[in-house]
Amino acid sequence: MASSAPDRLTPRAREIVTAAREVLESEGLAALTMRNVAARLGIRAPSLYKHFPDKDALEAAIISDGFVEMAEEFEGAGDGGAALLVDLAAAYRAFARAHPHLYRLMTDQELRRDLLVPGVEERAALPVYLAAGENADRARAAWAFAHGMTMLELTGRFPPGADVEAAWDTGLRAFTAR
Amino acid sequence: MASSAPDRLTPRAREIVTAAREVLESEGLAALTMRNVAARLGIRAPSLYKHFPDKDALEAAIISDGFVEMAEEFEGAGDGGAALLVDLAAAYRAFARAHPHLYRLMTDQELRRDLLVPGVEERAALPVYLAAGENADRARAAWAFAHGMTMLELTGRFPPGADVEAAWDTGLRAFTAR
DNA sequence: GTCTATATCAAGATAGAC
DNA sequence: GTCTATCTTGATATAGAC
Repeated sequence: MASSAPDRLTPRAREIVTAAREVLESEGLAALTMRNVAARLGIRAPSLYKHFPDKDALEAAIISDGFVEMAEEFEGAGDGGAALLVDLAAAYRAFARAHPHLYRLMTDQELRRDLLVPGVEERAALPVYLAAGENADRARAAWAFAHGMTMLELTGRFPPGADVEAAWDTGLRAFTAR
Repeated sequence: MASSAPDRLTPRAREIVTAAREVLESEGLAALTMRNVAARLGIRAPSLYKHFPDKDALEAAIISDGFVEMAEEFEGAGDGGAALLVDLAAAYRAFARAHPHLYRLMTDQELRRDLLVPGVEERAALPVYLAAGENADRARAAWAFAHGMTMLELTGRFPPGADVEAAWDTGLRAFTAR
């Protein structure tokens, strides 16, 4: 269930984050500019600075939302009991494919942790740790596999005829064999 | 041994690629601008366009070199016989750590294959395919793991205390267990 | 092979009025 | 909360002279 924590943003700041998210997802990271975000709201770029100190802060708000949404997907995976690594991998891949530009913003660069809503990154990581048998090394290795597959998929690095599903299956079988 | 194929570039173009590579490796991808490359050679940016049609072509020349160097590392790994996946993983990680900005240029974005020197990507991929028992799915899964680990390492995504070595070992063991 | 001059475009951000 | 006007910076690329 959506536990709906109180929003840390003012109503107008929330509208700005929503607009920024729309720009990002529909036009890509390069199009995520203060001008474009403002234009989507029918205002001018300088007005945004009354609500966010700079662009980094706005991006961090998008990323914090992304981690919460990813965590919710993880927490709803393998419904009923504890999620298995295969369930989380499916949820992870689905999230990345549904929001490719958001995924890259969240994972493919240095993370300004000092600007994030506290705890959101950890919340998204916890289900993976648990599914890996509370083995941090195994959780990190599995995460790396999923991240690598996702990025290679998103950037179109596999050859045209490649069976991406089979590569996912092969990797997951390796990580879940005992 | 370095079989030294004939250079496809004119001598001056080769100097430009060398300068560009130096800018990239020492200052990062954002600093890889036509102005900065020219400045390193003591000339002006417009002069570069007599040697390369545009920036994409210059980047592609850097990337082609990178694939050749990566292939050479792979071909020299596990010296003597055929390389094992663990050997290639070590070589892969070493390459990425020695040339982090080059690595990201090569792997972390869409690849302009139409601008590459033909065959260089395939040459770097072949040793991995062979080490994976000529199983393309296994080769791709192992590559994804290595790429994911590398990117998470380069972007500083693992928590401060994380034992990255152990995560590599855990993943490699998963892929090499039978 | 390199130059100057320039076109074109666009980014983040600030000052100060309303 | 938004505006206009502006600053500052910097990118790729072309034209045409030397």
